[in-house]
Amino acid sequence: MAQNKKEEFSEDLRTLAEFSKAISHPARIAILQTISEKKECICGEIVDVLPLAQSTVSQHLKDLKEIGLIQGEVEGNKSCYCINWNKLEELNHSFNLFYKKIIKHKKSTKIDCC
Amino acid sequence: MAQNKKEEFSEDLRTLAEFSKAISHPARIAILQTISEKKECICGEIVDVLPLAQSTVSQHLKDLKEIGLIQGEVEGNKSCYCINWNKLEELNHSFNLFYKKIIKHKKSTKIDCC
DNA sequence: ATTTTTAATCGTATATTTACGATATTAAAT
DNA sequence: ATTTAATATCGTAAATATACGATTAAAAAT
Repeated sequence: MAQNKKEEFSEDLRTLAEFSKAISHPARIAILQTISEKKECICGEIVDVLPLAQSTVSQHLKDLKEIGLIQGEVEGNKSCYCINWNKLEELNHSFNLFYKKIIKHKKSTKIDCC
Repeated sequence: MAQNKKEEFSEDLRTLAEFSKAISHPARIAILQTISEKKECICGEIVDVLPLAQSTVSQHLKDLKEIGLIQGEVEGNKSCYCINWNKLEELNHSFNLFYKKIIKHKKSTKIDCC
């Protein structure tokens, strides 16, 4: 049991699902916002802002990096993270397609069965 | 370990995180789309469309109902589900606030450290 | 050269999610 | 009344996510 059936859905659905999972934890949303606010963003500053241990923050950063929403670069003994604006745009596009596709049925559903 | 630290984040962040989690599985996105396309939507039709067992679909429906994105009503031995348009609008609003808040920093970040 | 600082990674415990079969429930059909 | 059909719920197994401390690695500061 608990096999992964996600592969059996279309790519569109899987893409939005993966983006959504990336922002399905408040810490990761906070990280994205924090990084976006700074010109040069170092991991340590993020740790200071969040109520989480350094290793936990590092793991969330890894998740965001893996999905591509942030980019990282080692600078000496520090790490510099920034937003990948193209990916963020992809996320926005993916969400908007989903939203529009659903909302367009709103008017025709005047029956309102429940 | 693995205590839940989510409560320590602001309500805005938690709200978006919860909405995002609701659409972080392709099955739940597919369910939302399927329900939106029909005027009267019965659970069985959803099961037919998805590559999942009836009990699994029922669980996903429960999740969507709990977050409030769909509403359900028992009609005889069938169940009738429909989109909660207000909640969907809340989700859209929550996401758009997040997106705008981040994207507004794009131009000022011309340094592009990484 | 040694110590300190910064951040990633490893190991691990716990919690949550995903998935299904079996069962229960309730109405419809026979 | 009994059987069938539709769907929710229960129990449970497996996978994944969350969180932290300890350790590692590598540069910076002393």
